[in-house]
Amino acid sequence: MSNPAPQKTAISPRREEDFPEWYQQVVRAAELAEPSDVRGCMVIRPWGYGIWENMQRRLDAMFRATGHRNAYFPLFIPLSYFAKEAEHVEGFAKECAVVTHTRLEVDAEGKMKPASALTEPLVVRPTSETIIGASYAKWVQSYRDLPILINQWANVVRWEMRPRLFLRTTEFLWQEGHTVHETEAEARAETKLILDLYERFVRDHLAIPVFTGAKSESEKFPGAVQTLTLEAIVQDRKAIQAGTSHFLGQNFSRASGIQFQNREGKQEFGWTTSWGMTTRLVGTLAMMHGDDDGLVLPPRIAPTQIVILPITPKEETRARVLEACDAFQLQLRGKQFGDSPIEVEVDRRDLGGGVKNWEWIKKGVPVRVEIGPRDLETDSVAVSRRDHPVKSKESMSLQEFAAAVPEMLMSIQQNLYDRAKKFQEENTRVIESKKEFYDFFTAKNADKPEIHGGFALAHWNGSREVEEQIKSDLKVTIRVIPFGESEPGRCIFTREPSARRVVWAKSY
RNA sequence: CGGGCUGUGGCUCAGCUUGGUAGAGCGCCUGGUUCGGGACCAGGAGGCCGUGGGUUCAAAUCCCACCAGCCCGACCA
Repeated sequence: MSNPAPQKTAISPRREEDFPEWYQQVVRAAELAEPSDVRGCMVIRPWGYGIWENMQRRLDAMFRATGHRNAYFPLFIPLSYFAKEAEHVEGFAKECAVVTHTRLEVDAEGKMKPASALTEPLVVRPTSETIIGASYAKWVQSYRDLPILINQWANVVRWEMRPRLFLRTTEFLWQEGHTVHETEAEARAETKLILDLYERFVRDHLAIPVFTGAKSESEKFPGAVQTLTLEAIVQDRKAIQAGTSHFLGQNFSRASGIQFQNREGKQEFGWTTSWGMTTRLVGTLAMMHGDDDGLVLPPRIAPTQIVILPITPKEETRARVLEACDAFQLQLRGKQFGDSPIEVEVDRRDLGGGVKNWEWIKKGVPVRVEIGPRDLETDSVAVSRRDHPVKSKESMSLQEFAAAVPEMLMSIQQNLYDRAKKFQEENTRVIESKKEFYDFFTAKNADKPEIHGGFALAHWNGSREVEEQIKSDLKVTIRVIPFGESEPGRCIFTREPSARRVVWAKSY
């Protein structure tokens, strides 16, 4: 961007040149977020937060529709609560932020110092199973109190070593659902219900196709019996987890004392689940649909679906053009896209040239509409779709466009999904031998690896040793063990029998 | 947390080897010319050179420590 020479694309480097750098540039250029002065933490800017708000709105409606209700639990978790579930603490110990003091006092050198140590340190929640479990233990007495179906929208802190905007930050936003059920079957059904809900959400709103299924033992959530996952493939052919849903068995209810008297009059531990989606999805969206000119947003999740750009070359026509833009905005606002009114914005900023146009391209707004003096005479507009080449625009009559808008947005939404689906299919390969597997995941240029690999469907003997070997050799892991039928075969690494193919990939 | 690289106006960076207290491009402000397009011309604002210490008559430049960022590794949503 500092390069004074003319550029073909709005973002440099281009994706194939340096994908991680491209991603960072897109996040900046689209004004999604920026690093803050606090290590590992980011400032989410209005455009990025608007996307998150839309995700929240959609998900929240889906949770409500399936009987879940929102609540809020404390940010701080007493260390002793947190330590109750052994596997759980172990899994999160290294990334916990811990509050040990209250009060600040000025010391001899004039510096502020924490003054009074807490009797019991407080863990800043990396997730809330234990603190919520403490409440559930009080609320649950009888099978008649079940199920408990609660969701919380919150921030969490995981002290990560290598932060990247949206993908991995020390603090992030998410929703975490926590439920308690009377039976194992019911809890397992809940876990699956949420997975399906998530899959619908990312498919219908984010235009993201995923593989769904279970995590292997070594990849599952600390403390869970089973973790279900949604795995998407982004444009550098790495996998990214779009959400998880955990069946926790009785592990956490045992740890927190969530007990109830069952229908036979016996004390029994509740069967719990937890599930979450995070602001990481905003980054996923960028890596999934973005191009070399910036972000490309699916209309259903874009904070603004249509931006009207007034073209005001001459002072004397300026007022009339702006007036026409406002009128058109009003007209479009009355229209529905799916179940919501269309969001339309007129960019009246007094900026010259095509600066405004490029800003909106980089932000990925689905449709740009230009209205200038010449259009006024013919009652027409010049329309550009973000899923089409940036230079292309189509002239159509005002009324024609107004009538076609919902369909056009739908078509963009569908186009983005189709593209992503095609990309997923093209980069998912059935692999039959160890050599083929290693070739698939080895870059030709070792010094500066080109984009390579993808999703590999291969047979596996089910052992952790094989997983570890592959991980240390290639940084490739089992992303998901898909549901459904799969023909049996032989593990491509050991030749031992294998019940099904699993999905392997490098991942975020 | 280990290894490597980097830290100079809002952004990208030059200057540092051979110490003498700052430059460019972009952005920003003003005026003008343009105008279906990230334009052009002229003028202007803006920097305790990451922080702290040291060496020196003198430090962006040399030395030490710390902090932060990026890339690679271990970990993770």
